[in-house]
Amino acid sequence: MFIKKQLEEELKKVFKTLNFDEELAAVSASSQADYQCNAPFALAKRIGKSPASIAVEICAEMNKSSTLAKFEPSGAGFVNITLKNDAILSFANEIFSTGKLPLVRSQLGQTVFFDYGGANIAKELHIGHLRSAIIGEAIKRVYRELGADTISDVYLGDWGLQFGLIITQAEDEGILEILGDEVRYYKEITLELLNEIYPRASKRKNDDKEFYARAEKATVLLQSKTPTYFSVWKKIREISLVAIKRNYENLNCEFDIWGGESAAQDFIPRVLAELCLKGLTRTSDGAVIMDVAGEGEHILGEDGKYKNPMPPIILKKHNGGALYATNDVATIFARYKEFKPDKFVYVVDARQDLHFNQVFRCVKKAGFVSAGTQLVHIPYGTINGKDGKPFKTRSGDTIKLEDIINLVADEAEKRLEKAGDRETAQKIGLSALKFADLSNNVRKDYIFDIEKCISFEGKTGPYLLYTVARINSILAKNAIEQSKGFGEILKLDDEIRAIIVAVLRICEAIQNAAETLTLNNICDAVYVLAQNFSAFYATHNIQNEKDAALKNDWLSVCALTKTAITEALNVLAIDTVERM
RNA sequence: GCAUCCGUAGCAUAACUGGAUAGUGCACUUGGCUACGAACCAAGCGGUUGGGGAUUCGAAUUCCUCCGGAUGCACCA
Repeated sequence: MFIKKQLEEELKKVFKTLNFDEELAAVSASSQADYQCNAPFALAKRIGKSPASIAVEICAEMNKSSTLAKFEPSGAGFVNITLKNDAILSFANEIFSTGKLPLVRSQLGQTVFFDYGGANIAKELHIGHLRSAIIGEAIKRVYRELGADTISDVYLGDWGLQFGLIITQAEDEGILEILGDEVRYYKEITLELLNEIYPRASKRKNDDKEFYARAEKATVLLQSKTPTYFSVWKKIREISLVAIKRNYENLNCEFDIWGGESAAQDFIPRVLAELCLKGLTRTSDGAVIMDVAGEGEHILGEDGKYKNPMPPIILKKHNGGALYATNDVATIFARYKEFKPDKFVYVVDARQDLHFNQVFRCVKKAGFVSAGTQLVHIPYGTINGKDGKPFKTRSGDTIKLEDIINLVADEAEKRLEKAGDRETAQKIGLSALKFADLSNNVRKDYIFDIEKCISFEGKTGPYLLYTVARINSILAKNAIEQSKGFGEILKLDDEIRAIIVAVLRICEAIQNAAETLTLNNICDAVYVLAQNFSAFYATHNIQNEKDAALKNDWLSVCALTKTAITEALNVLAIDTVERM
């Protein structure tokens, strides 16, 4: 990234002397060279010369002054930019001196709040929770690497009707009883028990109206914090949280806040009062709503249909209950009060795009966040099965996250050098799972193919871990002579050059990820590096090299590759392993 | 019905946000372990980027229009 910036600075100076528009002094990665500049095409019209002749002019001028690269005109008006060996070597050696990827801390001073995870209390984590966790954690780490202060909140689904359902169902099944201001337990509440009760209750509410009504009533009692109901809720929450924390730990997800919908409750009355006071709300069919449509939106046509619909946000049910949207508005209110973030990032699936659009408009309009606060929703696509529908097991159930992790870990364990190392096996399995997920464009739905996930060949997480494990093995078998300048590369050949450029691309991909909020480019870049290393490995017999200086160079290439892959995977929250 | 997202080789996907010959993996075909780890490497096969039109030096990418898919549209979260 430094290099790209520096190139642009150099170009800018030359553009100034040539009297070209300085904004056009931009370079991008190229398949034909290291970088390219396409400014000649844009300049051609204004100047009245052919793009090709402008390219020639730029190159001639750049080659006089540039210390970084060689410039060559190409094609109809492209400028190909090839980095000089010195520039490449000094980039590589910077990594040796710091042991880290040289990233520009572009997010320094920014506070960014991340909301991802979204596990539901009393419900096992399942495949639907996978993407939010994987993507959210990775995006957060990108920002952290780039210098931002990050705050992450798992935002549990821990409030609302589901608890009314569970409590009512538990009462009906003789598990507990709420009598006046006393709760009697007849059975110990365990995770297993909750896992059984909830699906039953959830199914029952659809065709048992009487049950649904009682559950709703219980929910209202909980929401008004009736001590008995509140104490049952607390117990359920505590028990569930143990399993949820274990799951997220497995996924390398680190949350600063284990909050949830329940945490917003105390703010709801105040938020509603403020919105009402500001004259932003109105009543409709007994519900309290707020219009969030802008100019030209939500216009009622003659046919009774809305054009460019942006329906009002519903903040209060006819019976006075709060809703999903109310929670999110109040949560943002509370978070802003406490942390004053410059940016909120929500990693929630694409189906909730409209919901977040409404919520964000509401808090902006109400002034609950400052005008400059960015509110971003990353709407990721759903994980589908081969039939293109949300992934289910053969029996039609959603598959548990734990089961998936065990499945891939089992598969990895089979191939291990040393059998029985479960920890390593799980890391390998998870690398497959995560890398496959992150390699896809965040917003698209993608097909989850279990066969593909356990194949571990080609462009996969395990291939990357394998590359690192191999390097570990080489470095262990070959004594490194620090005195001969380990931690420096002196001579570049084509393979080594390709490796260092690949590392450069990784840095650029990470840098870019904060802006585009996509991660597949990082995956691609790491994979290219591993591929380039494998090619290097196949053509360089490191162990038997007689020239000590050359051998040391090559070992340095190994060390460099290891650092880059490990660091990049760390950003993606993927662990590497010592051996496999 | 309206709105949002999407359609790239047999399958799964990428393209740095409008750049050059559309990359990559799986599968398939060939070659490479008595050489530092073959979860690997080298090479090959496979494409009218859903159809049509427009914009310009240049389109998978922008716009329009069909076709096909997913999702969302008032008191569930």
